[in-house]
Amino acid sequence: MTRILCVAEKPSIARAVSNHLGGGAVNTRNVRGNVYIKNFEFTYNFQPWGQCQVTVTSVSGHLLTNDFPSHLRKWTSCDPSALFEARIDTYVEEDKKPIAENIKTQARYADKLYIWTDCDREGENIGTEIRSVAQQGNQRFNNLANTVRARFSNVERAHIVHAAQNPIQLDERQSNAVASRIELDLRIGASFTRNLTLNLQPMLQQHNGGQRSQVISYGSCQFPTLGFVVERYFRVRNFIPETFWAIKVMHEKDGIKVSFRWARNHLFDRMAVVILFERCLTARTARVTKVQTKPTSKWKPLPLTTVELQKCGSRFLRMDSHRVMQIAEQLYQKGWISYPRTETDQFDRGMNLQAIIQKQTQGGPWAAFAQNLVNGAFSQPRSGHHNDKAHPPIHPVNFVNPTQLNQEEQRVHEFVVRRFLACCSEDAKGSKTEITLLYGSETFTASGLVVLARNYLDVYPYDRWTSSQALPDFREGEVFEPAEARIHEGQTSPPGYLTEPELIGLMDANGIGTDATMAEHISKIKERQYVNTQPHTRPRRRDGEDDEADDEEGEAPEPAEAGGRGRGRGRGRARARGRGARGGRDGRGPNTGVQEFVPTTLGVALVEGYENMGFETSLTKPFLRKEMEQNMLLICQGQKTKAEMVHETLEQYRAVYVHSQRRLDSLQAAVRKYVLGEGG
DNA sequence: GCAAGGTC
Repeated sequence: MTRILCVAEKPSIARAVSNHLGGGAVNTRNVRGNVYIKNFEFTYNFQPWGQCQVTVTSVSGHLLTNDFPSHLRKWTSCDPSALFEARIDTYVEEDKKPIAENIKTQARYADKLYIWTDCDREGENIGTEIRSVAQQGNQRFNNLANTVRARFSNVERAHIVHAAQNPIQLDERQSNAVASRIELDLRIGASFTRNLTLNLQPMLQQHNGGQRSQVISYGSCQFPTLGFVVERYFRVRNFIPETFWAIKVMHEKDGIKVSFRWARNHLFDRMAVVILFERCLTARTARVTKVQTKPTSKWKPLPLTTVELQKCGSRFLRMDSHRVMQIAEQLYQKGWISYPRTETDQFDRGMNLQAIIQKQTQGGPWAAFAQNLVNGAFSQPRSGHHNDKAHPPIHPVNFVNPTQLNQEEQRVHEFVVRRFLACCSEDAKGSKTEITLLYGSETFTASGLVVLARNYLDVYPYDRWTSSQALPDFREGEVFEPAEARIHEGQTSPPGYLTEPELIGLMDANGIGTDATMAEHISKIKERQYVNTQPHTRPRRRDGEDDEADDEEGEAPEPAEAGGRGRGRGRGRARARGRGARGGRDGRGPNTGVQEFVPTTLGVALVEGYENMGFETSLTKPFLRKEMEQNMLLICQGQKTKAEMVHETLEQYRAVYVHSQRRLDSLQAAVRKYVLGEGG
């Protein structure tokens, strides 16, 4: 009988694969030295090989570590720039040895190696790591034809069975792309970090009363992350308010007061506004040029990705991204939700969503809603534009009574369930009426919303969409003299400091970090004392106007607060105003529960120090990282080799290193100016 | 004492 060794990227996948393929006849063995890893044994009929003796096991992420030889580990052992060309050793770290030994042993008895790592770049690379360890146990695997991999992106039975019957090859290119990244991040990160720390530490040490200051690190992800925070900080600091003027028109009809918005919003030229306003007054009457009522809808949310979960965690659950991920990880480990690290915002058409909904009818505050979906209200989720081909969107997999969870778990779990049910519901439906006026030469509008069917909103209190005050019955062609028309003066208000959801959005948009690491980069720059966090307060609007920026990306209240407070325009702006009105007399708005980031003096000094060196491509901007991503893509497409990519990129960074070494004065001046407070 | 990426 052919003997197959299956190796997954993580224990949960090994368990799922053996459940689906092994049925009820799985023999489970512990692996000495690691409590998480298990070997599952059973027989299974693989199409190409017939009835097989199967062992399924797993690794736990990367199996191999890359680092400099021990004689270069001491920071003063060499010039940091030597790390650009130093030898790099690849080995199994002590804590991974039991896992590697297990694979070696199992490989000895195996004819075929079947890789079940995630189908993404890192997964391909981990696959080759597994293969290299298996080769040490059994030379048979030096013949690459004896290794195959499974293509799968979720752990539903049919999908796993299909993957088991249709093996493909490991993608060496993707693996090489990752190998390039690993080498570059190590060389560049280590050399720049040692250089920065060794050069700046003496200055900071003096400032800290002789205490050795913290490590000052450079990383291709952490520096751009810091850059975003500092950039916003300067935008806030350097903000100069501008005065603007607007025309406000109000009319009362049928006992209802209606404010009309000026089509031009506001202008920054007072005289121009005065002239336009005078034309209105001269005209004396306004004419209703259009009354239009049309159906409108508020779209249900997209299937949940990691980035979105983190953003929502900040906004709705009052948890920072790191905490949300910890909780999500626990829920995943306990089997309540699917894998929480995914970029995918589309469900596979073949996935049985109804079955998942059915499980949620067992209880919880959403049970009745879920039952209603099962009874026919189900609607196929929207599809976003992301698919990592490795994991489905985050969704509940089993029913758990919320009372079995701790407080934080409950909040995250409830969000995941409600989000999923919302995805499977109909959009909210409403009717929008817009009244357009011509007054002098100027156009004004008023709009009203009637929510006709809440649909998904009933299960998803994180979104708000409420009917506005009813509009009076205006008729097209109707002429009236507005009850009030005046010029309103306001000022533009500064942006706030960068909030966590905003920062995650920027990192996501610029390809900084992955779904699994973004939160870590944020904690890293906190740990390095480049930034601090403080509670975000909504900057109070100085103009009292609700214009321009839609509040769609803004914060929403806790679910408990949702509903019943809507006024005026329904969503977004009205909410912002309502909160602003209660907000600080000190010029700061009310606390929104979201954290915001303010750079420390050190953080500002690093960014400014490097900026002043005048690089073509800044180290504190996301471009270099983007370039690395681009190069990795080229490797995946076969248009570049790993050697070329690593060589080119190292040359580029070596030049940056040399230049920054020559311009160390710039960095030191910035540290003196900001950290040591010596002016400048 | 260093990076970023997996994962427990």
